Amino acid sequence: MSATDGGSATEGDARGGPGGDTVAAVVRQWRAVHPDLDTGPMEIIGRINRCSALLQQAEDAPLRRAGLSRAEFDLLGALRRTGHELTPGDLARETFSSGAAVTKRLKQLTERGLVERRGDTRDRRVAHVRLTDAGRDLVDGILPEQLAYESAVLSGVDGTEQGELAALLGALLGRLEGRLEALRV
Amino acid sequence: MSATDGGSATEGDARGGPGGDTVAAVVRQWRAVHPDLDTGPMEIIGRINRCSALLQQAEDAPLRRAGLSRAEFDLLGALRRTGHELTPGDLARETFSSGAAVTKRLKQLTERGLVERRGDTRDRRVAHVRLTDAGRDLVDGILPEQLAYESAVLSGVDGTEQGELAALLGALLGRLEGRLEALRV
DNA sequence: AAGAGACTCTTTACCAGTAAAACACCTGTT
DNA sequence: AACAGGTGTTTTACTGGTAAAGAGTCTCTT
Repeated sequence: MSATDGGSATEGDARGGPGGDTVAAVVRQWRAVHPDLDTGPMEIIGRINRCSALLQQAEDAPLRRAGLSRAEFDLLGALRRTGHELTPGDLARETFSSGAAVTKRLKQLTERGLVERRGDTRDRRVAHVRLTDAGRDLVDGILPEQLAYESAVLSGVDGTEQGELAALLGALLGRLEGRLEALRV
Repeated sequence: MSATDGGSATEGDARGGPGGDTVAAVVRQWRAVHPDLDTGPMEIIGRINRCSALLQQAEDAPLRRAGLSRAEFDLLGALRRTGHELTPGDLARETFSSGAAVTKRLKQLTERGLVERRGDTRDRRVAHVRLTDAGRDLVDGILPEQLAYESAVLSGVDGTEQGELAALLGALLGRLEGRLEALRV
């Protein structure tokens, strides 16, 4: 839910007592008003959106401590995990954001000495961006902390269920990514 | 994600060939760079965030056709599904957004004749907001369309799996909501 | 070799959101 | 009755995002 957005997608009133999350409460409300509608999709999509909002909010805490926004960390992370230089265009694709946003972030991260850029020798339109040592150290320092935090957040769900959840989400995501590439409205 | 938002949370490079989504590809990259880290949480959290971004983008299409943003629809929806007047503060809680954002949206929606406000007779600080007939008709017109669209988006996943997914997400969400209320960092 | 069109990146103008301050009002205490 | 402190809402100042236009460069065709 633009994240930063905000949560969203039809949320909760009834504080969803024990054994019910807020989405369940919202769905109940809708069904009371429109008993004829199939509210099935809400139970999945509403929950995904709400989980995403809460998880992002939780995840941002350790990042802020390091003075980074999530968007900045995503950009640095893309450079770190690919292991080689990327152009601004590559970074836009990797981080699913607009080119203009990448331009802005690069400016700030360059000023902070976390990334460096050099021009392409052949094609003077393109730039190549890479992590500085400080940038790499920062990412490597944050990542374990971040993963530990994520682990803690998920600790309420047992291991087997985590596996099932990852698998089901993977299947859904595969479909969604295929579909959107196909239907490209 | 914002997400809005923007998608986010460590996304994909390798175009995740057949049988792998982009998150799987990203996780593979991280493991190659940091073989020692437990990347398990990424496979859930990364997928939830990415699914959420894609779903929200998809869901916004039918809304835009009706001239509404998701945030505006959420606000109208909260009024519709509760069935009674709400104060701006209530609306902020229902839609998980700040009071200031609600103030702005209400201004626009009032100008468009979709909601009305009246002052409380006892406590002159508070306002009561309700849908106009036009507002109610708009929501009721959009909702079935929206649900049908969501249904179509999920159609790639079979019914049994949808049930499992909803249940697992419900469990996770319940935990997250409980936890955040408890840990309130 | 020259121009049309495509491509990469940046700039501009704008918009929606937030946090914090401001405002208006209520309530309990003295 | 008056004030201190709390609550509900709005205003202000700012941030970070996008879309669209702009600037610079390449490539293909003739």
